[in-house]
Amino acid sequence: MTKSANSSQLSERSLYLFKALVEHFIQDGTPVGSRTLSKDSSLNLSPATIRNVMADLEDFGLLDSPHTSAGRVPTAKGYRLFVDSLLRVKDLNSLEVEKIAKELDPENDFKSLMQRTSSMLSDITQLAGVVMLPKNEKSTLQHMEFVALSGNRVLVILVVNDREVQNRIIHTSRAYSASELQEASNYLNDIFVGRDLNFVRNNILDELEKTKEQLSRSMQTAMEMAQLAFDYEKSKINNDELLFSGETNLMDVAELCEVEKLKKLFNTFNQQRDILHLLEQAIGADGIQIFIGEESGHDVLDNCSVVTSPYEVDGKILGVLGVIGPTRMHYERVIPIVDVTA
Amino acid sequence: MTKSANSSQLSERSLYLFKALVEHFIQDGTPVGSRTLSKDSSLNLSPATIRNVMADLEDFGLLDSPHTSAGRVPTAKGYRLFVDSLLRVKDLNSLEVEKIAKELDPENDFKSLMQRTSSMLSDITQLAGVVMLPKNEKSTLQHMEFVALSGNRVLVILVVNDREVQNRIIHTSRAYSASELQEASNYLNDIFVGRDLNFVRNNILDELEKTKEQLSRSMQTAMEMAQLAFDYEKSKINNDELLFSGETNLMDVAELCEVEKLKKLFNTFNQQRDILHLLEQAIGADGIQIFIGEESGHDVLDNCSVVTSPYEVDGKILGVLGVIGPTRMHYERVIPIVDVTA
DNA sequence: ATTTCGCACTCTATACCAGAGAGTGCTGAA
DNA sequence: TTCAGCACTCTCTGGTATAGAGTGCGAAAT
Repeated sequence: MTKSANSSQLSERSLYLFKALVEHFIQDGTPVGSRTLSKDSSLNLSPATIRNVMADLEDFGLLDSPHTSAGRVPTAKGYRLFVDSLLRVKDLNSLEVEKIAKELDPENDFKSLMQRTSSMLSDITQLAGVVMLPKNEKSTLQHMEFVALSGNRVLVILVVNDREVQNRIIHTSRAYSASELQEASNYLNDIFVGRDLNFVRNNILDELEKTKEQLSRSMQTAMEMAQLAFDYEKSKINNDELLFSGETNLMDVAELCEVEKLKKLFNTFNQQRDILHLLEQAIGADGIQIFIGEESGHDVLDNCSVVTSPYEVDGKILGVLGVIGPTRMHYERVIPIVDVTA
Repeated sequence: MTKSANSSQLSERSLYLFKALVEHFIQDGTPVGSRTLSKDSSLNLSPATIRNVMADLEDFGLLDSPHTSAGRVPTAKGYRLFVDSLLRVKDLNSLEVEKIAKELDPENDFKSLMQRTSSMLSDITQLAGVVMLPKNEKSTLQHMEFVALSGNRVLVILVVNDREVQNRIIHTSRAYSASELQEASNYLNDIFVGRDLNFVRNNILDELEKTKEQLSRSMQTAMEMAQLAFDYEKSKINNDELLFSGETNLMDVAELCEVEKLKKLFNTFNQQRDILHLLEQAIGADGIQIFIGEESGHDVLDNCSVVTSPYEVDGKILGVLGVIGPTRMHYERVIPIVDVTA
């Protein structure tokens, strides 16, 4: 039972060799044969013995050979086993941690921070970095402001969540003076500051009803403003929820040297939808999550793995960040980096 | 003198054939031989005659043959001649013009308009679109506003040029109340609205001096705000002046099927500097400008041409837009599209 | 029972060669 | 000036031979 070839359990030694093989493959990218592994592993076994073991591993669905006379290559299942049980994640040395921390000092704009995060991830790992921006479902309005522009246009500025600024231009039925707008914003700020953006959106009409009787001119203005501003808001699809960087790093990866594959991959990045969907799966997990190859369900990611981790601010999970690279990436390096960054 | 082979002037017929050859090559992308051209052109000439003509054209540096027994291919100089003198630009039919116009109705945010422009260019031409954002040297301040955030932070919102909104977060020495900030912004708006942003930046200190005597508390606040805001502004490099889209279209181009070339090209796009430099050359020209191959001085653009045109709003040139594609693009189609879009 | 050796076998990659096809340049005739 | 003919060059394709890497299996060794 302990180490027989047709046991339902893999022997210690088999696993050791399997691990060695995967590591070797991650290094080289070439299928690894019995002779190589024999020399590579500290076990003193002849190639022939190794071959037997490899045959077992293949039966278990952990290995595969591209053709009869190439070495073996880990399957998706093999990678799964590898990252789940065999992988010893190296801790980053404090110097690296510090470097990451320094790079990410959150000086200002949220989006710019995310941008830098993504670009740093791709830089360090030499893979493609991706950061999902928080869905602004839980946005609380902090301040709103109207600025009169030329030609019956009014610039609406919304400050939400203590750092994010949204702005849009609305067209009004008539020109408003600066003081009118000032009054309107004062009024609206009084009512709505601190409320959820969705709440604001949904209650504007109600509020309008309620105050109809006592409708001063300024409130009328305010209401027209608010309605227009949030109608617009409703129709607006938040279309840049995903930030990529370092896509070009993927061009170096041998597995992706075909232009066709690359094109598909890049197009997928641009469409964002599929990737978004993938990352949404990861937002539930409470730590590092790894999608290997087709596991993700997207065939464009055939030879790719995605390592993700949700990140949080003040204990609330905001979004997901991670890297995308070939299945044979240096997990033991990438994983802690993604972790620390998150 | 009129049509002799070693004349210093190319004959009418030679040019006609040259044009036919370039057009054929733009279609196919394969070197075109004498037989093909003989059948293709309405002139009833035998391949042999055509060969003579082609030999002349080669002497003039307009054609080149990849090797002894391939057809001929236009050189950069050849393309130059082609686009400068031989090309008859097709007018777009009104339907297409309308489509472009519809696509670009300038409903709101300036940057988003630029984004859509770029993406539309790449869509229509099936090449990569690029739009240079206006350099904000000539920005006039239209409104400024301060919003108190938590923890001694103040959000500064600048509205410039009737549509553009900039925002940044500054750290102040103490917490300010909303009313203080309101006063401060009122004061600053009074002084600086309508002025050039550079002017504002440079005169804040002076202004501070001048009003020192009569320094009320609110003005003191205002000055601290303004100083911080514009100090920040100074240090900020405007780092996304270029908008790309449809880069993936370039992957379809046969000339760029090597991953290495693509990688270089994409990296150049990301770095932006070179492209920016290139586009700056084009901002001076008062119409369509075309860079062919190495003419641009950047060897990454070896097999590429760049078709650009400055665009203007209210008679002022703001920036440059254009497309990047293989040298053998359909100029007669691309040129009017870029033109109309601009 | 496990490990190892030896050997036949399979598959890939590389080089080499031959033939077809495309296109040229040149010469001499119309 | 045009064109037909012809020899020549170069690429591309397919076929073949060969070397190399690696496997699988049976038999021998431990």
